[in-house]
Amino acid sequence: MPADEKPTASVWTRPRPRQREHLTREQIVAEAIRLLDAEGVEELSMRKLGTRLGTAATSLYRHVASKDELIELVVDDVYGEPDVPTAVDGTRWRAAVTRTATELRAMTLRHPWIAPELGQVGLVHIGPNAMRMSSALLAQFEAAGFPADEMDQAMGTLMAYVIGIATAEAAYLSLIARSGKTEQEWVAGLRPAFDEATREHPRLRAGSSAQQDVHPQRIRDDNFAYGLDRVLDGLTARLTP
Amino acid sequence: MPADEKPTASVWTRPRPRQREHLTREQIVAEAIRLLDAEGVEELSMRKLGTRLGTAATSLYRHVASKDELIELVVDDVYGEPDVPTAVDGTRWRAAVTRTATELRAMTLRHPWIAPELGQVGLVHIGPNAMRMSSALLAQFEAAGFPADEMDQAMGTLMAYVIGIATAEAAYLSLIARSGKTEQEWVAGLRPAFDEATREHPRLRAGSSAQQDVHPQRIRDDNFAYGLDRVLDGLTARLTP
DNA sequence: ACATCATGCGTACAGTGTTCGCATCGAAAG
DNA sequence: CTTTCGATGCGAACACTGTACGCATGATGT
Repeated sequence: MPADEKPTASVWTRPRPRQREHLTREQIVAEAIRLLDAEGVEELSMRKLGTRLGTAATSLYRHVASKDELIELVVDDVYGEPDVPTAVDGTRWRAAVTRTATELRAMTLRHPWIAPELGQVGLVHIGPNAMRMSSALLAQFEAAGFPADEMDQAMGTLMAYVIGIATAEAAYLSLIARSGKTEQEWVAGLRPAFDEATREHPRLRAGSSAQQDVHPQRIRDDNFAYGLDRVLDGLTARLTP
Repeated sequence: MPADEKPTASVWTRPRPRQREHLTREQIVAEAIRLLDAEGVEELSMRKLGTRLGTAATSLYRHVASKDELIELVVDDVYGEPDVPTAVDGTRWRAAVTRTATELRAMTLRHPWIAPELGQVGLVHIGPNAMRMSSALLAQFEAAGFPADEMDQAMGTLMAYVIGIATAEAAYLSLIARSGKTEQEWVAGLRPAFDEATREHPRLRAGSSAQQDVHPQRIRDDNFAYGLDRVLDGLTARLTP
């Protein structure tokens, strides 16, 4: 053995010369989204995320200031998914807004863990993707002919509806995902408890028992479309008095 | 010293004979709400709650199965706050629904930490107070004349709007509360960053800068009322074709 | 007087986000 | 080619968290 070999760290104990590319913020965000989609929000820990990326947990803090900031980045990244139609002519504004709302709902259902953060997007979180989306949506209301002092309120109304229904759906889907069953199985399994709980409130039972054999996903789609149409009806009435 | 005194625990070290009333689930829930209102959701820990009640943290588990269950109880307790008009005649249904929606929003703004849980109320959390509220609200839609197969959808639309806007407002108010400033101070302080962020999206700046001198709380009230009127317009249109 | 049972609580465990200081690297500078 | 230096990875540690377990103690029923 030559003497130039250090005694404290042999070739075998010493870790391999780093072949990994440097960790980047983009990799961390992308892997966090994958983990969140797969296991839900309460399974996201810095250590687990680090393991998935083949690094130590504390290494992440070189690229991200805190877990809260990571979540901010993750949320804005997801906001980059829907493509919002930009150029609109005034006649087709309703179709354009319907499409945007539908995309936003789909985005939330793909990533149900985002729902509780949704309300914060706007003044609290002002990431570039969220801003781009808001700006494009506002342009649709402008093209529709809303006066300048009403555009914001009209868009806010639409967004409140979308956030509200998507939040409710996402919470419901997250729960089902944790149970490991399909949506139909879960609904069927809950029915006895639901009937018991609604014994004193028969009104609440009427609507749901009528649709007992309809596919639950179909019901949710219909409900979303119904409410969206009502909201847009109410907004349209302001344009043509 | 008489020999009947135990050496391990003298009269002085031994805790006083318990004079406290027994802990009850109601006390725990009430104190949890007080703590949540005062310090926010991430400051609620079982140990802190126990200290406030003058007991050890683990004692709470005799009355509550887990922290999650405690939160379920807390949420339903808050749902008991708004009083929803029960008897309605068909002509005043709009006033009744407006009142209910306003009460629900006020409830959320009193307890902003409840917002992320709001979406779960319905199928996920089925506490007695939440059921009572839902049933009463549904009765208002029934009295309005909605057909049986549309009542649920109509109420869902209204609830989605209320949940959405209340969630957004609550997130915003929670953030301000944590900053320690008043709403007006906070808005003024954020303006430079907001202008910077909206440099590439001038549309987003137009609406907010027009109202720069209006009291922000007034703006929020107006926005809520505007959207609520639009939603109710859209729903009303289904009744009188 | 004794047995039974619900309740309070000290201890402990696995897990969290985050800080700190040290080791190691790639690239720039002499 | 050598030396320096800032950026990066990471092991150890800290203050916390929710909660399971077992023991002590109180009130209650016989």
